[in-house]
Amino acid sequence: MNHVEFFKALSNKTRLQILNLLKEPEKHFPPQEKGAYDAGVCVGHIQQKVGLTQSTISEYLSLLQRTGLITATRVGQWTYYKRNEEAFQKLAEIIQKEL
Amino acid sequence: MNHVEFFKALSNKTRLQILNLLKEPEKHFPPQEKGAYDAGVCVGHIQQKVGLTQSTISEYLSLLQRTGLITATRVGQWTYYKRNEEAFQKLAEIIQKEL
DNA sequence: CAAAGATATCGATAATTCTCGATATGTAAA
DNA sequence: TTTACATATCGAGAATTATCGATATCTTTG
Repeated sequence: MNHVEFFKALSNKTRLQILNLLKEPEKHFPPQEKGAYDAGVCVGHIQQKVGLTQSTISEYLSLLQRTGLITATRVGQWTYYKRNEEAFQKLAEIIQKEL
Repeated sequence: MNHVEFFKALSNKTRLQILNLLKEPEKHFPPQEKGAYDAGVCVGHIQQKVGLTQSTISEYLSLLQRTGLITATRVGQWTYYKRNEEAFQKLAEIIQKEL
């Protein structure tokens, strides 16, 4: 992927907020069954927290996923999203070495 | 500064190209007097290399400077721009720790 | 299979960004 | 101080992005 796409994905207040919320799910979202956020957080919970429309949040999550910054796991009718820390690490390296 | 501004600055192919060109000035620009690029590269040389309008390049350089990613030094009628490596380092850290 | 809930996609409008040409400003040399 | 060059700023149109409401799709349950 072209680097520009990474930065475009990060060029939005709301998307940065989402990434930040996903950093510590226990801290920001209602508890899951079995208390584990292994698969991530579902769209609805993120939407409630952020406050924008469901469609906007869904699009943003999808965009972030396309860049690889988060991953999606469909479980039943829910899609759980969580951060892909490796991608952040890689991005930090890009900035240090390639930019 | 808000992190979004960093990423906005980097969300453009041309601006990334400029930053990249400034990484190794000797490699991309005509030699300076005394062969040193200490102060950076002047707007005109960058403009010729990139190919967009003078006004566009000037604006982009000014924008990048506002974010702190490059610095400007006026010498006579020339403004020399060069990378601020510290800012890139800091940005890499932001991605690792704060994002 | 019909209904309900969760998410995804579509179409539209407003806001922002990209890029340009024209012009203004700043600086050095004649 | 006039001229010429280098850079900066302004105003505008085209392209892209942000965000919404409406609707479509997918999944579970009755």
